[in-house]
Amino acid sequence: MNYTISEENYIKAIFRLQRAGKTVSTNALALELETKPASITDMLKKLKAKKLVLYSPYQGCRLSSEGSKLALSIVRRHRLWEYFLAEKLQFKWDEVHEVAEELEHVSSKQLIERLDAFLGFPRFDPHGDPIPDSTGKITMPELVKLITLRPCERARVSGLTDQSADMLKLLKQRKINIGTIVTINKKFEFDQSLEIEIPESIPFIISEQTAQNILVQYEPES
Amino acid sequence: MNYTISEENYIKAIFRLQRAGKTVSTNALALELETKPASITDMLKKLKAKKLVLYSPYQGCRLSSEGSKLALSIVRRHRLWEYFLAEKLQFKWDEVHEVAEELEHVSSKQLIERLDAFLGFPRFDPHGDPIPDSTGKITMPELVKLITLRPCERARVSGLTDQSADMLKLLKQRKINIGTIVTINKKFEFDQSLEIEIPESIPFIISEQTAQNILVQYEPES
DNA sequence: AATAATATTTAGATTTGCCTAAAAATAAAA
DNA sequence: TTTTATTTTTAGGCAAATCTAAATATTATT
Repeated sequence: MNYTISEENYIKAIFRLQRAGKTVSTNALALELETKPASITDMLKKLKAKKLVLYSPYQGCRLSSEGSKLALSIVRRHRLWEYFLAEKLQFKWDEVHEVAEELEHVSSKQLIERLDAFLGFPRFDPHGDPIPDSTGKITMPELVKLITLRPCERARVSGLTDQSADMLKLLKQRKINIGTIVTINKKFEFDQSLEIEIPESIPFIISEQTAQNILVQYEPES
Repeated sequence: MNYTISEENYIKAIFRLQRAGKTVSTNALALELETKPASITDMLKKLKAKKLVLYSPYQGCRLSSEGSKLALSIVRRHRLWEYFLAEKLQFKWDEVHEVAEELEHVSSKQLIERLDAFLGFPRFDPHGDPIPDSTGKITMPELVKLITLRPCERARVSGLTDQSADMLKLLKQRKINIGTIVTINKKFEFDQSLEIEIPESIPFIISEQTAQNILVQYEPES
């Protein structure tokens, strides 16, 4: 029932990197945790033995349902502390993360439940990320149409209003997927088209109709 | 500048056991930290190398001035968190210690200074123990005459108003020293004499005059 | 499909903090 | 002041979490 700080950090990292269906690679984890792949392999074996992750050699890993539960409870602690630091101790939104990284490993359940109540059961942390409740449920952030964003804003693609084959084909060609982070470069008032940018490719234009169809959620600055 | 949780716990334990002039024995530390004497020896060598303690084999140890500074800052963190837990999160006074043991190792200076301000710079924790300020200074708890205590109360002997040879001889005979914990058993209204008790001896009576002369400070329940 | 490049795992060490068992020093008792 | 008892230290090991270097799988390229 009680895990080391290191174990918790691995679980958190896997949670962060894990995208629907896909497995998390050893290398990606090593990068995320600023450690060597060999160390990752060692720890994955241990976490597998503790039934927190699904893992088979060379196949990467995923959180088990128990692992996900743990991840959510760590995220909960982290974000509640971030909220506390920003709201009660006047920390700036970009100073809270580092301190919360330490506070999140204090494991008393009673502490977290009472802190939550003291803070008035907040649902989003200072970065706008949702805070899981005590059962692990999270309030999904509001989905908005991509067309409503303004230049310089960033958002994560989260859904589509029209899932026709033509639409999917278009998105596939542009390499836009669920989870892709999109940055708005310019908005052309003439036809409401947008110049957008996605990681590892050059900016391109999408039409108003397309931008009407893509649902996104705001992404905090990084 | 940054110490492990284990190192901090050793420093705290030495601080707790250290009495003026005297050295802290390896065995006493092993008992306090619920570990084996051999482990203590190992760690004392490391703490000596880091100049936190004065130590020579078979002679016990003491905190260096740097060690004392660290100890005070750990005590400060611990007591501020205890105050927070009791005052803001409605923890009972006897529930705060365990959680504070974990929180005290979160090392951000900024966190502690802001927490202190948020709490209104409290000077005593929920057990009545003084909270060192950011420079390590502590407000001494008020000294009161032993005669003012009531049955069942406990206090630590902290000073004398009259330091005549006769008085000192009397106290020596009764084995009452600075630091001795005294419990009041009964108060005889007739002559204001007190039946008191000190550790490892049977209860005895002291006169009103004597009790007028002994200065004590309240001791939190244990 | 064979080869080159990349990703992952194994093997063997290291550090931290702890342990047990035996040796050495100190303190207490005869 | 010997002898006995107690305290402390040394020596050698163990588990956790990490590392480097070498071996092995997998993936990509020709």
